[in-house]
Amino acid sequence: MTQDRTHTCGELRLSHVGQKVRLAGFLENMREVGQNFAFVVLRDFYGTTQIVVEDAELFRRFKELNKESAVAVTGTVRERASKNPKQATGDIEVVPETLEVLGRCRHGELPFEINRSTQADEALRLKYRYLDLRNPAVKENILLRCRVVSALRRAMEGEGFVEITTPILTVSSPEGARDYLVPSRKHPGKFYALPQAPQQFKQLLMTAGFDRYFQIAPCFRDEDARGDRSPGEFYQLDMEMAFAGQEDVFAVLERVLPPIFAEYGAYSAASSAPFARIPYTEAMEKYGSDKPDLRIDLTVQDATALLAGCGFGPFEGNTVKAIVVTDFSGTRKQIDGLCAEVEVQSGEKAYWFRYDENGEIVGGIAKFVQPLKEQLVSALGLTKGCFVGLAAGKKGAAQKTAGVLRNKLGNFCPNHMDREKYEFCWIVDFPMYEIGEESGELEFCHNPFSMPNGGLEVLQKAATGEVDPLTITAFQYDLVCNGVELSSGAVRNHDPEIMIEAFQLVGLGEADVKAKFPAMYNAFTYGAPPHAGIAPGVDRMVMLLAGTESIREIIPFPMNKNAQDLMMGAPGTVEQKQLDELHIACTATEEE
RNA sequence: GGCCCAGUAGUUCAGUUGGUUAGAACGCCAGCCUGUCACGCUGGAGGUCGACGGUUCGAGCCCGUUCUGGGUCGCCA
Repeated sequence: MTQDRTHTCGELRLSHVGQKVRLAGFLENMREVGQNFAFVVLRDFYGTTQIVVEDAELFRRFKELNKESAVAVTGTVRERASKNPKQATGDIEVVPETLEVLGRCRHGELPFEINRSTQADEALRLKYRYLDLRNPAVKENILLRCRVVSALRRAMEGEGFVEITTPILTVSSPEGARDYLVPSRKHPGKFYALPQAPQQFKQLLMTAGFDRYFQIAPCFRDEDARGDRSPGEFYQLDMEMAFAGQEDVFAVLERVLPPIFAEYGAYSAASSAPFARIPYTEAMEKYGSDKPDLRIDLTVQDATALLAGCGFGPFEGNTVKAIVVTDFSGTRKQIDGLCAEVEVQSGEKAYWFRYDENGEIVGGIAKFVQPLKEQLVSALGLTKGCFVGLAAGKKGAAQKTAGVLRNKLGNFCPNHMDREKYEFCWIVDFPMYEIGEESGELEFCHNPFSMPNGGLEVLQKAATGEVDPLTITAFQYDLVCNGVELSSGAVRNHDPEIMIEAFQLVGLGEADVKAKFPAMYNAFTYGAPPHAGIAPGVDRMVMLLAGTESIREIIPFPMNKNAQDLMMGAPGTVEQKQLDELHIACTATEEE
């Protein structure tokens, strides 16, 4: 007995008629249409093939098998009497002579029906992911990921980048997200950490003279999940270039990404180079977000001065932002629904009124703003039949709420959003410093590795009070596509003196730099090349390409939102002996 | 950690104002059907209504607590 197949289940055509073949696959379905007569659907990775059972003994043996059993069938290819144009192999069928059961499915009832698994409860799908993945639609997302990763590798190598793997067991990093820690057996009380990103290693590679590095890099962060953020681990297309600046990095991704999005994306249109470059402050002002969805043609306007004295409580003493939506056709109920969603997502209320077909201000907070009709019409550019959404609060909160409202309105109004395309943009000129909400003191806004715009000089001026540190921007940039933050990157600060100066502004000094980033600091004292890089998230990219709402759809074995692998049972308990070897005294399994 | 939503048959869901024996579809089992392809037809089995407590003559439904899952804010250099 051999298990070799002669063909796959997606392969046979009319040209194979008459051939003796051997197929293997999973028993997808059996349609009995009479005494000792049935159609069996056999499915493998490549497709499905119909087996027509006419023999009484084979009929009995097929019938006693549960669905999804793995079987092999030898038989003869025959032209179908009634063909199925919807099936790739729909012109033929196989008349079996032998049936071998290779792996019997012991379960008459499955946790869910394979071809409808996407509708099943997600926890169940994750627990039985190996069954979920038998669904061709589910499998296809994973295959898309394979193709995209392969295309990214080819493109990056084509750009002259070399792929270098960096350590998985490394040292805890003092900045950023929570680390996953790994206790050391040989060094009691000491820990490795899984890398949050290969950030320091790739900068050290630049210092070592590797000119163009990339890696499909696993990254680990112990932070809570979101719809577009898988907990625990994720992959980045991590890259770094020596003797290069911001525009060099932009140029590489502007060459690499659009063809891949055009070829593999659910939408055929992708913006071409150069992508729009939007300064951070402009993005916040115009779109209420540092990850604007440019498929939406709505923009945020400032209405603070206009509505300051209108008498509506929430506007008093606050910044007010307005979004004008022309040709608006939503019902009162739909508007209330939108506002409720905005409040859930932003934590702030949204307000509205309409400038109706008759040129009257109606609905929502109309009675407060009615007296200002003339000013509103001219200042906001109102046209008859338009809707005005409003957000109020402290400047940042009002912007953010307006940004959420803008997304909701865009998604609600087909005439203001062309969904079927990929719109990229760069967000540039991020502030270097901010006032921390908790500390009330100056902190790094994003990360301390970025080169400040103005270099050592601007930092020194900030130190003497000549320049407001909050006005210093960094060569730090985000790549955004359709409202999804794909990536953060920066021109790195490769100069030890500038590093120290940058740290001194937040109350740290040379000792702190040396203590926190000893390898990088030391390395840079040996002559480091200027370098810049970026790390687009592979999972988010594939998610955009697949057009899925949940990041779990494009991960082969995802964890749930609570960072559990329901299939493997991770995280799990371990033997006391293991703990002893790792010098871990307390198991602390009980919740407090 | 906060807030919101959900939890009823193997699965997806319905279940009216608190009132008789908790329903449907798919799946499963049995029977019929020789060209089906989401096959069709007939019948059947299948329920700790997430758990615990409370209100009530009576709870799937109301109240409290809790567990589980999802979303969101915090968080994610």
